[in-house]
Amino acid sequence: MGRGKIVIRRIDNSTSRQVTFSKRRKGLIKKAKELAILCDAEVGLVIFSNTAKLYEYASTSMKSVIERYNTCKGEHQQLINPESEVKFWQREAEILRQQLHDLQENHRQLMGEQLYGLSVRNLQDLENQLEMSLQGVRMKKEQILSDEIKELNRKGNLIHQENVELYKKVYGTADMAVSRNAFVPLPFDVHAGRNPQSLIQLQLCQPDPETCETSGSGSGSGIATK
Amino acid sequence: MGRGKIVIRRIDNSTSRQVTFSKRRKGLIKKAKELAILCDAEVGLVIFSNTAKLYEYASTSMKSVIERYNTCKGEHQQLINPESEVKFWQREAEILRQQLHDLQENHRQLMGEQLYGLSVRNLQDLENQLEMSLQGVRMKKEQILSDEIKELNRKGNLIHQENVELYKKVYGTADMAVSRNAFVPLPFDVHAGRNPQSLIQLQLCQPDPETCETSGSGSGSGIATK
DNA sequence: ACCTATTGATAATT
DNA sequence: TAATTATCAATAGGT
Repeated sequence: MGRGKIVIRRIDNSTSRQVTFSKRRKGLIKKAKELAILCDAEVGLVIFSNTAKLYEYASTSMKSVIERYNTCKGEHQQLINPESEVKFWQREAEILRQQLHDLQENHRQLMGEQLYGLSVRNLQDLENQLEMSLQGVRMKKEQILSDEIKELNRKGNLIHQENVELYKKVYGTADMAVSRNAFVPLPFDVHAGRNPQSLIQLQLCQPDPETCETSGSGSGSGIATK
Repeated sequence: MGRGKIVIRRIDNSTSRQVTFSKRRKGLIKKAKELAILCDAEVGLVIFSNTAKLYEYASTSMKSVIERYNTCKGEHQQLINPESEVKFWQREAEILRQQLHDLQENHRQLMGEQLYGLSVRNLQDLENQLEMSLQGVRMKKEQILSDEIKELNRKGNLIHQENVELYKKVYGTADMAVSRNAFVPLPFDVHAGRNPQSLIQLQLCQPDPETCETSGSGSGSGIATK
């Protein structure tokens, strides 16, 4: 990823090495940050240059990371005497307790409880947040319903195709109009029903005619993509 | 650097988050290795997934890195066997961390995030909850606004009474028809004003500035407006 | 897990 | 040391 590819091997030229160190250190820390944020991870990164200079990054705090690391490893051989270690964990617990408390309060307010003491401004913010949440939830719900409908359509189409083929084999013609039992797809309009519930009902009975009519065309087109 | 650019923000969809975590963790560790080799640096990297799983890389050994880090930071490191008190607090912290994690998940859903994996039924429940919350918040807000307006009206009336009395003493008559500053309390109607803010503004400004210039700073005018 | 279009990181250069 | 830019590497989204 540069003007030319390089072999991963100690850079001899000290100046180049310094420059590369500077660039890559920055890039590495950036990526560590991104990983922590994107994936909700706790990350600790320690770098000593070959000149013994220390660089570090921690998504929370290095102390927290190291303590957690030691806990995970079941080793307590590093860092801090027991006394201060106890203090550390007490503080850690206190912080967590506080966070939990704050979040609970916030949570209750989001549940429409514990509104006493809030200013109009706070309430307005809360209202806006709830409206946004509601919008998100509704969109998600409708998306799921929409997906379900598409899937049902797809399956319906496949089955219809199959029927046409079978009909052809039995009667030697694809013209199913002569049959009393012919499947006659009704025109389907997604926007016809305002109520998603009714949409499902409609869909259960009605494969999309557009995709059905050309039996010869690719079956893959049945998959509706947006 | 992918099919599209992304915003660096916690990934909502837990599957995507896992996948991204896996990819980026690998990439990060690779780059950490390269930095250590290319630039002759000592690197230590600790990563906890949001499922509390530990991943690590150290160019030398994590112990060495942490010790060197502690030395650099001037931390005292006495190696004494762990006391049960430490374990107790660690467990305490772990429990709290778990609770916090669970609550956060719930909270995010109330915020309209992290909706991936919820069934239509769940989403419907969530929607209902949000609607109820919204109703509660709006009622509370309107109640506060109503109370404020009532209070302002009350104070306005008091001041008006005072003015009438003063006017009587000065002119020997209660007929203030000549005055342009009669206070007319507005009836509160939640649905009249579209914007609650403007409602407040209107009410707060009700005592006309002109009337204030000579008034002996009535107690009611203590309400600060910006 | 694999694929590939696209973005991002960076080696070389000024 | 800081830009610039041509190139390669990482990866987001899809299968």
